Order: sequence, then structure tokens, then C-alpha cells
Amino acid sequence: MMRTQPRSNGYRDAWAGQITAAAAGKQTRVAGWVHRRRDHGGLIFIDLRDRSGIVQLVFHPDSSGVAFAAAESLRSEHVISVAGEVTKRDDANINPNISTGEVEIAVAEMDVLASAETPPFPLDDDGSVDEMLRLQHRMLDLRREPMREALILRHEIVMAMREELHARDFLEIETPILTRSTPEGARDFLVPARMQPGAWYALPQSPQLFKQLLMMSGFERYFQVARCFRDEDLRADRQPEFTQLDIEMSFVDEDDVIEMMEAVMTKVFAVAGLDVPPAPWPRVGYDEVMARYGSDRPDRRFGLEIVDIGAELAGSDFKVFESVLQGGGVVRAINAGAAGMSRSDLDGLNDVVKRHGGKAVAWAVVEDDGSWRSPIAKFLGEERIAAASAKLAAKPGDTLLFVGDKAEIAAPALGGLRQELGERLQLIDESAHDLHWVIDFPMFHFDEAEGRYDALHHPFTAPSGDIADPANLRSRAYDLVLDGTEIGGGSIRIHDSETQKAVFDALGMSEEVARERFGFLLDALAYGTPPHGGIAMGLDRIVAICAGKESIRDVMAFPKTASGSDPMTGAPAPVDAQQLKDLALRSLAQPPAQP
RNA sequence: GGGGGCGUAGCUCAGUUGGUUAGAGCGCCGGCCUGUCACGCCGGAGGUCGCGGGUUCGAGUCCCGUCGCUCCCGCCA
Repeated sequence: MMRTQPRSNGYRDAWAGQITAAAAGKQTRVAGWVHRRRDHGGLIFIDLRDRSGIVQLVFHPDSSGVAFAAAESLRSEHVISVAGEVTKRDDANINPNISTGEVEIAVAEMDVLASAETPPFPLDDDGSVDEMLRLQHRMLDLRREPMREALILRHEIVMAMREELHARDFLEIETPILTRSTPEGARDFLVPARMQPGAWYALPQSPQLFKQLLMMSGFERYFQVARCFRDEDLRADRQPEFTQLDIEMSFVDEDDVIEMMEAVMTKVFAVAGLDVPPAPWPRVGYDEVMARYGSDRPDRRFGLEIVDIGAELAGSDFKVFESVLQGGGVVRAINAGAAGMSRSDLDGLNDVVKRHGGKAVAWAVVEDDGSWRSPIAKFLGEERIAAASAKLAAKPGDTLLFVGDKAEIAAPALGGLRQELGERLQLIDESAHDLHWVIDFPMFHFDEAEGRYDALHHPFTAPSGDIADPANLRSRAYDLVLDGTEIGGGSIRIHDSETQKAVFDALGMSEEVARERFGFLLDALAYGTPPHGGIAMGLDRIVAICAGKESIRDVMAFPKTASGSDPMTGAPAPVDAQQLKDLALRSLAQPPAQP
């Protein structure tokens, strides 16, 4: 949506997409790209495209003069500026598919500002094109309507965020891109320090420590549309550099941050036209989402909830479940309803469960008499089957799926199965949206391989409970989940040095190491730190969902491929030997061949 | 690091059991066309079947390797 007209100059005085019947009879000048041409021999139509949209140009042999002859050689993507009279179309010629369909411009003069080679893929068609090719010619891909619309939407969303935060007295403050590496968390991108050979900067994984320091500095309310960097493998919703709306507030508790974020996101969804439930959004405990949905970011647009049937099946002759239960594990199930799955479909679900860390899935189909047709039915006995059926609200024809394992394995295995079934059985209403907060996260999880605790969120999150009991400690963290995607998360932070030291200690970090890595933070905590907390929202993911895109690449102007390269610029690329020498570096790897 | 899918004309794709000169639609080029809007009609050009090797009388098709894209698991505090 264009709010103003361009300043009148030699190229144009109006946006192509905003010429309406009100301008009929007036002279105008527009400029842009040749979107399509329809050459009738004695009459030539050109669809002229600029950022605002499309308007039809008509070249008549009698009234267009030399422009008519020039129009015959126009081709796709030539850049032109034309002047002429806006004319109302006859009723029979109105095109209802475009905003300017009631008018056209009868061209009197034309300047061809640039010619263009035939593009490597069609720009006047939204059809799918190989993504490598699109990224190679991203400047052309961005001319296509879906990308143009997505980037305009992205801008509108960022503006909505900025406006609401500005209205709430937040200050936008920039934090460094060249900063210090911290070994926890994701792998850092490193930048060699020329002036201190052997020392390295790291690109920030998030402005986490800086925004806390800004609270310690007394700014009270901070935000930043911040670029973040993580050197990890990519996904449809993960890029090595991405943007988050980073926020921090002083003198607040969880309710304050959540209320603020709900207000901001309500504005965002309104601007994006996403029909979400009104705030406040439900807050669901971590234990509950893990038990019911097997995920800490469940898609609750469909049911298929996970049900614990350990008590109902206990004591059976089915050794797999029985030994799991004896060992303190769980047996949980999903009622997939009238799934209508074949034997091979059912067996194929094993792969789904295995992919999510489980061992196997057992199945049963409920018969008309309530009995189960299932490989394990004979081990369970009628009473247990009846009890489990009742707990699962099973009806004849329903398919039931079971996983028995340790709770921390069964939950994600069934969670993965639930998501797969939801998609496969087409239970997800794509026009509906689910928003909820996940709260009451465990503070730590025990890393079996390392033999120590890890922070589930990050080590600056304020704990809730007794820090001497790390296994049961909760954190004051909250994640916002939209349609099964974590779109943001944050926490109330630790604001006293004793608690911070205790958390570092629980993580197995010695005082010396803590001092070396986070001395500035511990110092700041000692000089009067207000209670504070904040949140970071994944802008790319939010825009992707609002734009209906599967991948965040489709809402970023210049994203990278799954192998982290940019086919347009050729990054990453080898550098001159002299550049390495300046940095006191030597490469151990052969530079990759450049295409 | 692991698993799945894909790679054939500029683009999107088809190509059967290994068998004649590898096809279609769109685009492109030329011609015709004064109311189209995915304009229409006629004609034409256009191929390192990702790359390398192997099996075979013969490979787009089978095998091995490799590169790239993509989805997922691990990873992403």
C-alpha cells in the first residue's frame, strides 16, 4: 500500500498501481518495468509494473506517434517511462483482477530507460522455480509478486512493533556485532582480530548480555530489531543469520512482559490480517504440554492428545510394557480416530517414532464389539483393554497407537507421531490459529553424556524454587507458541550476584571461569541491578507464518541455502593470501572450488 | 554427522522392461493480427539428460562415486 504519490519529475508523477477512474481525462506519467506485452499488430498493450502494482498502457498507431513504433520492440523487463492520458475503459474491457482495471493510459510519449535480457525464469508468474536459480538471481526473484508482498508485509510488521514499543516508552538501542565468544549454546561465528593476532571476536547469538547491561545502565525499557548469528545446521525455519525483536524491561515480573508482548503481537497480527484469538493467550505449563502433546511447542489446532494408560495396562503379560512400567517408565497412547490406515501404514509409523527417538509403536484397531485387533491384544486381556479403551474414549473403528518408554523418550516420540498424524490425516485447519504461552520450564536438564546440568533456557534466567534442588528447580521463563512454532521466548533474569553465582555453580562452572567469561555481568550485578526481564521474538518466523510461507527464506531478502552459501555473491569464498597474512592466519583446508 | 526426496530444453515437467533421431506446455525468435489482459493464429530455433567412472552390443533409464538443491533427525543455552 503506497501512502503518497512520487514527487513529480521527468520519470513519473504517479504510482502505476494507484491510477484510478478519478484520474480519467488527466495527463500522467508513470515509470517501471514491462510486465507483459500483448502486441495485436495495429494495437499494443503493455502491462507496466512498479512496486505499487500494474497499470495497462495502450499504444495506438495514430495517437502514440513514434512511441508506437518503439513499443513494438519492447520486451519483458525493459524499463520505461511513459506519458499519456488516463482513460476510462469501456465496460466490456474492464479487468476486475487488478486494482487499476477500470482505466488505462493512452500513451503519447515513451522513454526506454533500459533494455533487459530475457529473464532466466518467468517474473510474471508465481509458479515454483528452482530455489537455487531464484537465489542466484535474487534481484529478479524479488521483482516477483510473492517476494515483493512478503517483504512489504515484513516492513509493516516491523513498523507495527516499533510503533507500539515507542508508544510504550521503549528506546531502540544498538548493541555490538563484534563481541565476545561464549562457549555455551550455539557455535559462534568468529572474526579474527587483526590488531590482536590470535584473538577473536564472535558475532552475537543474541544481544542477551548487552540488553541486561542496558537495564543495569538504567534505560529501563529497551528494544532492538537485532540481527543474530548462529553457526549451526540450517532448517526451513533456521538461517545462520536471522532477526529477532529483542526486548528488555526493568521493574517487571512475568505478567508485565507477557502483557506488553501480547499488546505488541496483537498489533502485528492485526497488520498482517492474521485472525488469531484475542489476548490474553492461555499459559500452559511445560509438564502439561509435554504430557498432552509430547512437545514444548505443540500445534494445538488439532486434538490427538496423548493419554497415559500405564495404570490401565499395568500387570499384563506384554513384557515390553510391563518392564517399562516396572522400571518407572510410562505407557502412553494416542487415539487417532477413524484413521483408516493399512497394515503397512501402521507399520510405517515405526519409522516416525524412531525418527523422534523412540523405539517402536504398537497399534490396535477397535472392533465393533469393543475388542482390539492388535498384535498385542492377546497379552493384555479383556479387562485391561476395556479400561484403556475407556480412558482413550475409543469407539469402534478407531486406531490406537501406543509407546512405552521412559517419559523423556515416550513424550517426544508420541509428540512426533501426533504431529505426523495431524498432517497426514489432514486434521489441521490452516485458516485457524492457536497461540499459547508455555511456562514453568525446568531450570536445568541433566546431560547424561556430560554428567552435569545444562541450562534449559540460558544461565541468566531467574530460577523459581529451591536452588539446592536443581533437578526440580523451575525457571521464570516463557515461550510464545503459534501453530506449533516457537515464535519467541524470554524470562525474568537473575538480578543478584548470589543467585547468579549459584546458577553458574550448579552448571559446573568454576568461580574462575565464571569470573573470566562473565566478570562484567557479576560486577554489574554488584552495583545495583533492578529486577528485569525480557523476551526475544523471531521476526522471520512470525512474518513467514503471517505470509503463509513454509520457509523463512521466503520472507528474507537475501537468505542462504541449506549449506550456508549465497549463490548470488558466492559467499562464503576464499580470500587473498595477503588478507590471511594480515590476520596472522593460515588455512588448513584447501579453498573450495568456486563455480 | 545421519536419513529421505530431487537434478532431462531458458522455465515447469513427462520419458514405460535398458533399444530408432529424447518429448510436452510455457518462454524465446520470425511472420500475421485494432480491444487484449495467461491475447490469438502460423512457422522456427533451442539438449554436456548435474559431473566422473562402471556394467552392457546399446544407458536419461542399472551400479559405484561425487557435487548441488531440499526436507527431517542430531545440533540450535
